Amino acid sequence: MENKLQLYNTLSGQKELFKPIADGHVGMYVCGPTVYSDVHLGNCRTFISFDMIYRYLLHSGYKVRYVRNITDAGHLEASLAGKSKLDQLEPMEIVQKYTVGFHDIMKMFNNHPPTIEPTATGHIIEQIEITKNILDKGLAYESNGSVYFDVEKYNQQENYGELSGRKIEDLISGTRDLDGQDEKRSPLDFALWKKASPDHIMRWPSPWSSGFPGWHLECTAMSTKYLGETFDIHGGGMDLKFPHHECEVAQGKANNGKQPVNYWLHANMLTLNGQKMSKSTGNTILPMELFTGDNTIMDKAYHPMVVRFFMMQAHYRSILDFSSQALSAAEKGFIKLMSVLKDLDSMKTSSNSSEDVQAIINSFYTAMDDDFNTPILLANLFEAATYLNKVKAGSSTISKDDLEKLSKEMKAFVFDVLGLDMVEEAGSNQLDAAMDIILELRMKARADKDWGTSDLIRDKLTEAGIVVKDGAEGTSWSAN
RNA sequence: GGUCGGUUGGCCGAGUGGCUAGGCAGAGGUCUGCAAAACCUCGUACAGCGGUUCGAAUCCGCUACCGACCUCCA
Repeated sequence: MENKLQLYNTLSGQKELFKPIADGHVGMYVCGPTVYSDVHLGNCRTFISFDMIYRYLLHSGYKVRYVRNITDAGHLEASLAGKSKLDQLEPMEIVQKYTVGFHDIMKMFNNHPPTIEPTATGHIIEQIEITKNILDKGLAYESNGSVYFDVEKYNQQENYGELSGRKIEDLISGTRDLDGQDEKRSPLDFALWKKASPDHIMRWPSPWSSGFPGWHLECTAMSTKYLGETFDIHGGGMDLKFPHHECEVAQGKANNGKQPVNYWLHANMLTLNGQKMSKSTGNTILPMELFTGDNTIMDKAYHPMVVRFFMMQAHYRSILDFSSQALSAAEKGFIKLMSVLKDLDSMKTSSNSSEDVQAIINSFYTAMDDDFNTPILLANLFEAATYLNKVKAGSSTISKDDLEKLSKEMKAFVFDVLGLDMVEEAGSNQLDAAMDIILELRMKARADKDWGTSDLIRDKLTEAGIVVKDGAEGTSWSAN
């Protein structure tokens, strides 16, 4: 397999050539959502980014095991307890509700499901086993029924902070006073197992107490179980880099003495009004609010595919700001690209091509091999689109072979890699038939130079959301 | 306060030590009965101040502003 893919590894702070552990196979773990409330659009960006990455790995010929967890009630006892009393719901009912909702949204965004989607609550035993093992290694200690990871002791033999670039001295000096610190030897220590207070609904028996696993342990347990002690790619949102992923590195090394992940990838934040989208601050918009237009931020409703296209126009490691203006610009670009793709099958061919088609195709791969540079890919796709429009207009030519090649690659990159899809209008056979009749009548009127009738038909259709275009090969129409 | 990142033309958003990003919007033109679409042409953008260099928006330093993380968070 050709190996040209460069990706930016947070661990090294630079782009590296991607070399999987097992030739032709990739193990990838992505931190999934917490399912105690609706996923907001910012969460979705991360999952869409890694869906694109997953898709390009597949397109590159890799066999990928893609694990993305569901963080269910395991870590959320306290908040779930309060909320479930309020809603009169069982914790697992809340989890179920939001898991289903999450899947629905992911499907609308045309995300592939991961190949394994494990839940934290389904891996309590594995988490207890890792906790035991880290205790045995002397890198954790029990305190009042809870077990904490001993960061300072770990740091004597390893480097706590290697992923996020933090120094343990800075972390200690910058620590704030928080509740419940008295059980810990150091404020940096984090829980592997937490003793449940009496009002916690969900709890599991363990050698130390009736309680629940610590905040960072589930990902270590599930990634190790399904991908091995060291695996290729770990992804997640930038905000998880510290402390969550740092703790995963520490836990993994403490547990089996190996660097758990070769390539750490971090997707950047989606902002709204220049601030990070966040549940706690209320600076969010829900996907459904965006799709239906039922919100105060956007001027109209936007299709999930337009939103996805908008996100693909920015690099996954860049902060992207969400606004009505930016989105409506993206919508027009999306429609333009899609209309060229629709024309591909009816393109006129010549004996030779006026452009170097292979070079155009190569540019798609070069863009994506450079740390999944989707904005460059899209720029190159638009260059291809302009070329094809020239062919359509008769000012450029393309050979039959080249058209087949280009068509195949453009469709592959737009549909398979970027994960975009044609927005199918709610058209029906009846509508098609009716439009055929209407356009035939209009054609007669135009033949008779009865412009009044012809324009009346077109204007009324435009009002009804159907755009009529008179081209060289006849009249076409499209509905919004 | 500590650590890290950003500041690109009207808007969004890539990239690079010297050579067109791309999309949207705008101006003019071609085509068209008109329109739409498409095509052609048009903007001399890179926060500010210094420095390195034959040459910097791209490298270095300082300043200003913005953001992320440091606490659950994609």
